[in-house]
Amino acid sequence: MNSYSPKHIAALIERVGRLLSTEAHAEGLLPVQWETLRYLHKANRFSRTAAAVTAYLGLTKGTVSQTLNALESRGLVAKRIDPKDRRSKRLSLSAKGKRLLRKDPLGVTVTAVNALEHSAQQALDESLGALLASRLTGQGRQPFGQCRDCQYFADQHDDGGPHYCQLLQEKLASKDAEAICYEQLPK
Amino acid sequence: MNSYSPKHIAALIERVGRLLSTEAHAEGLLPVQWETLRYLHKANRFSRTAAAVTAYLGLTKGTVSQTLNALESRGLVAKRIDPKDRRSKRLSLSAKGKRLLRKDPLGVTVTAVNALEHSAQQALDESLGALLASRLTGQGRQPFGQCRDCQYFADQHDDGGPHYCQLLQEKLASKDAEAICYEQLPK
DNA sequence: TCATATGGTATCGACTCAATACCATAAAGG
DNA sequence: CCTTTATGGTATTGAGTCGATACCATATGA
Repeated sequence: MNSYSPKHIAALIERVGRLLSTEAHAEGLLPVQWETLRYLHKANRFSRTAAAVTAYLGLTKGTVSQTLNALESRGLVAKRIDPKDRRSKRLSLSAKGKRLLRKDPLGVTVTAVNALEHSAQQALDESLGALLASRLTGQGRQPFGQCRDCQYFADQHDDGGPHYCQLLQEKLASKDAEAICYEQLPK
Repeated sequence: MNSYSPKHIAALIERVGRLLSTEAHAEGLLPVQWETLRYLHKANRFSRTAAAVTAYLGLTKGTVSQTLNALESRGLVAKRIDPKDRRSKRLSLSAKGKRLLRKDPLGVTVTAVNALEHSAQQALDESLGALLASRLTGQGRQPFGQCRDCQYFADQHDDGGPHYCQLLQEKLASKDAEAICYEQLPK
């Protein structure tokens, strides 16, 4: 059988990706804009900056700056200067932005994935994850893993209370532990 | 564990796709141009037309026409009017185009896929294939399967000789049977 | 023969994206 | 301190994608 080969799989990934991105024109937003909204939704508070979005999407600063301007002028994203580092601007999703995210065109893919067998889902998750990791480390880029899986992540108390980031020296809520982080360094 | 979910998987596919496409700027060609070259390389002779490329990539005619012009002016692709239907132009890869394809930036993905376990490769192939098929049929688009898996595919002789397409009423070489086809209708 | 469908091209506008240059703030070293 | 250097972000420009529309040539069918 010729159809099953690494070459074929690689082409498949690219083709599925392209197909999804053409479907991702919805609600007047473009694919990159949706991805930016999604990122801001699941990133922790330290990671909602233009620089982090840049690293996450693999684009250049200028492009991301434009995208964020577009989202800001639609009232989906708000910028606020970081009081601790006045060069930096903290990004946040507005209520409108969160509401819009419920119409995420990625939803059709989600239902398609749901239709797969459970074992197939797990295999997809692991294989694509490994693929992503190998490409990222091959370029010295951040993995953007979950906060809880980070070297700097620590439980502050033994009683199951809030957590702590040893890098940024800040308290973390339980919710923060689930979020993805720009600074994350896998254990 | 929160990281394993259809939503997460869908986002993963999109992100890997984007990452690959940013890597696909190589040799002065753009991602779409590479995909077009790849398509022309593996499509059978009936399927090397602008219309088929359009359907395969999910773009509009105009965009594909521009892309093909770019490839033609670089001497990578040749056009020839189809004598049987003088509206249509048959496309073919030039020797230069085939040579360039050896530097395909998708190669890095191929090696990454190769590094996965065999069972993971198989799972990827099947899951992504199913995903692609569900998205395509959901939009009434062609599956572009292999010629050999088509309803119109027939063995002309019992002695293992060349094959035959019952739709286009043309002989097929063994090589053709492996190629993907615009008209393919899965059995 | 006339209408309609189909393959392809040309042109325009909105937008992405990389590249470059630039500004403001921060951090490190004398 | 004051300078250098790094970093976060913006602005501008130019190449190119992509969709939309209009258009031309050839086929197909009533």
